[in-house]
Amino acid sequence: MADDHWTPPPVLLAVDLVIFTLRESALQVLLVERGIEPFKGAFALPGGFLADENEDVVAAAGRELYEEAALDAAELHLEQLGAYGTPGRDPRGRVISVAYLAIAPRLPEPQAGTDAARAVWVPMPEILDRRIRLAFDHEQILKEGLERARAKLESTSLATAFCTSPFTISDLQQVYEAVWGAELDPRNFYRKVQAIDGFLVPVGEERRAGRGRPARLFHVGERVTLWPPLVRPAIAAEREQ
Amino acid sequence: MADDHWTPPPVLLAVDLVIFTLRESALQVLLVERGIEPFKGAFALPGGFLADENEDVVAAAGRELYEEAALDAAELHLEQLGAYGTPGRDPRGRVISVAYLAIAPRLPEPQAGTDAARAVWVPMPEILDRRIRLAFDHEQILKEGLERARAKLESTSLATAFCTSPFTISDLQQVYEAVWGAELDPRNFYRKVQAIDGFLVPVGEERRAGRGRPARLFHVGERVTLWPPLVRPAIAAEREQ
DNA sequence: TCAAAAGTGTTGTACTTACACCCATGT
DNA sequence: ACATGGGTGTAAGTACAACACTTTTGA
Repeated sequence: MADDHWTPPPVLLAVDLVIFTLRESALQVLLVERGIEPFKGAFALPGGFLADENEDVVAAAGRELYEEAALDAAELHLEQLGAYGTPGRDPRGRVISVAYLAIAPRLPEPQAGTDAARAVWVPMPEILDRRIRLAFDHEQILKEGLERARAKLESTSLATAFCTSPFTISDLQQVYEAVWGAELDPRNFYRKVQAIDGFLVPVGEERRAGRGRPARLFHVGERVTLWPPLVRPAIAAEREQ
Repeated sequence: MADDHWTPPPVLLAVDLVIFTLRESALQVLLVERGIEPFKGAFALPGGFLADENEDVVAAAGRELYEEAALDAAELHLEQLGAYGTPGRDPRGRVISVAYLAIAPRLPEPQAGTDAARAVWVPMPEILDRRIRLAFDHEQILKEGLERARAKLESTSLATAFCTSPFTISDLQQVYEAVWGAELDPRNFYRKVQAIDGFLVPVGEERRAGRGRPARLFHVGERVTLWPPLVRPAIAAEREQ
């Protein structure tokens, strides 16, 4: 410490992305099959190294979002999850990864024939059932991303990031059910979300979807924090002991 | 990307610590007065660079905790807040800082005559009133640390990390009041925390503190997540719009 | 006319807030 | 005895899960 000539060891900085969307009523995450060692052939979160000395970390996340998934960061929810920097997590050297959580609405099939061709949407149930192994420490990052998304659905309007406006209340309910992995009573859900004022603003139109009564359409309101929170029923199991 | 000889730019990795404790019924944070440029003379969060290539990031946080505050990481709550890596945040170069939140119980005055001599406990109200300016982006990190602590008091047993066992329920209440910056009804608080089972376990002894009826003493129980959560009244203001 | 999805009413239970009240101690 | 802090009782108000029920559509 008293040595004036000591300099800190340089490390490599990477970003990793947990990108969630809703497809076929299931929560899906974007993964890329690795074409090179290490972990060649395994699936990994999209990501990459800082492009240059002057690139902001969140900008790098936005760039990778575009390069690997053909998604535009400006139109997505993007938030930091944290840093992952255990020595040995990347066999190539000392790599510190800053992980981001991104939420994308279901878009018109972006990834064919582009740079993002290697990217595939994988349903979370397949990963949670351990049918897919992830490279590096990406399983842990993904789990923490999932938990973050689950928690923020309770207390913020994050769920609307999965929807394209306008949307119906049952569209929104599908998001909650897919992310939480729990069934909700549509009648109670319907009233609960409408009671939170500033959360949903009615468009005044309706959407017919085949059979059944047409549903009212909504846009997202100004409110970002939900009160009272929508508490996930899964927690009920954890309540006792 | 197609250039096989491209290598990512190296960056410097630092850790910064938001260390909270309770002193004189106020939430206080440990700051160090900077002895060198940049920001010489200003206050900063304790922290420093990674010691060597093989040091784990959380280990670096533990080491700084010891070097700058004479605190033992093994006996403290320590959790990551996130990474702060905007270019220009440190005028000396490209520094990525991983911030940690530490909670310390009030200890027998550690920091006289040690390496940690430059460290001082500063009451949060003084900082929130802007009477103290912080170096780098440390004000933002500190704010996020405070918000994290406030939020985790609601849903976890984090408050007990501020207390030395055994403690009384009003000790615990003081923690909540100081961190939330809100007054609580002692009678309702008393029952609420006792109703959460597994949170507090009675020691069977009492503590006399001058006047008044002696208070029962408790240890922390096994439970880490609190149900139902203790909701901070400060939120009440945010409920409307 | 029937199934399906949207939307409304109601009821019992749980949790919270506010505050009256009693208890045990030091001065 | 009385002030002080610890601890208990209780009633009003609010939120919620469960589920019966009505409305509006397509087939």
